[in-house]
Amino acid sequence: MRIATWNVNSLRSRIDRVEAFLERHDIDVLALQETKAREEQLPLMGLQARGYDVAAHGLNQWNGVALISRVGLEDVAVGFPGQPGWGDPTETEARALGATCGGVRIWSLYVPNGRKPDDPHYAYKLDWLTRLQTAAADWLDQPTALVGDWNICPTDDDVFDVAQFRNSTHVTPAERAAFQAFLDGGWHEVTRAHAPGYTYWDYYRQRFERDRGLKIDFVLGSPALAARVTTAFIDRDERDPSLGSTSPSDHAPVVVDLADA
DNA sequence: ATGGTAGAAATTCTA
Repeated sequence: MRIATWNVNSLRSRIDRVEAFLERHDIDVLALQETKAREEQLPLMGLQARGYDVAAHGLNQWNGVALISRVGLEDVAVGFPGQPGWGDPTETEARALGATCGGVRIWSLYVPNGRKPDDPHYAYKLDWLTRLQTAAADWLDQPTALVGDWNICPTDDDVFDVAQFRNSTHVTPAERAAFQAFLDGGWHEVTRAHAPGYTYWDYYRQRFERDRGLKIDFVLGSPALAARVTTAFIDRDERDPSLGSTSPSDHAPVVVDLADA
């Protein structure tokens, strides 16, 4: 089974790219972030006509997550127990969507950006991560993947210029500790060993052309899932503005292959 | 310290 995660930066503006990506790489399950649409704006008939099941969650024009699967999409859950506002349909920060696809529980996650360390959104980010880790601890004994945009650079190598990120989000010790807590708790980051390099390049200042990016998109697997990973890669071509006739997302997709159970 | 680009929506917000 081949799964992928991609911060698509608007699903409606890039639906053609999504369909081409699914076909190009023969993807079974695709988790999307920053769909920038509410559910009712995403019928996605084209995907359904091609045999994909679709689940989407979004309450505003900024965030939103989705799952696209051709190997089943069962037990869809919006958010997770313990998340701030969980169970409240008006909650605008519920950036998690889970479903069971082909026997694997997959969560499409958009971790809050944090904005700046002194911003309330930063404290919210750390709190959100703590609550996610608590909820996710119950999923460790099943084949589970926590995939998406974590908005954290776990190491200095994941930043093109650490000095430029002093006092910025994504690299603070508290954020890195929050990420490390997942690993200490038994989750395995399964992409790094197979797929070095960045996954995000800012639109500004020709960051992609100069390979000045960040590695912030990850796949964390439970032990049963991590044991099935055979390889992974980052589809940098999807981020390359010189390829294709439409503008790319600022993130590249990350693809992971799983051996049969 | 600022601004650069992109998307959604509607004059600004978010990333």
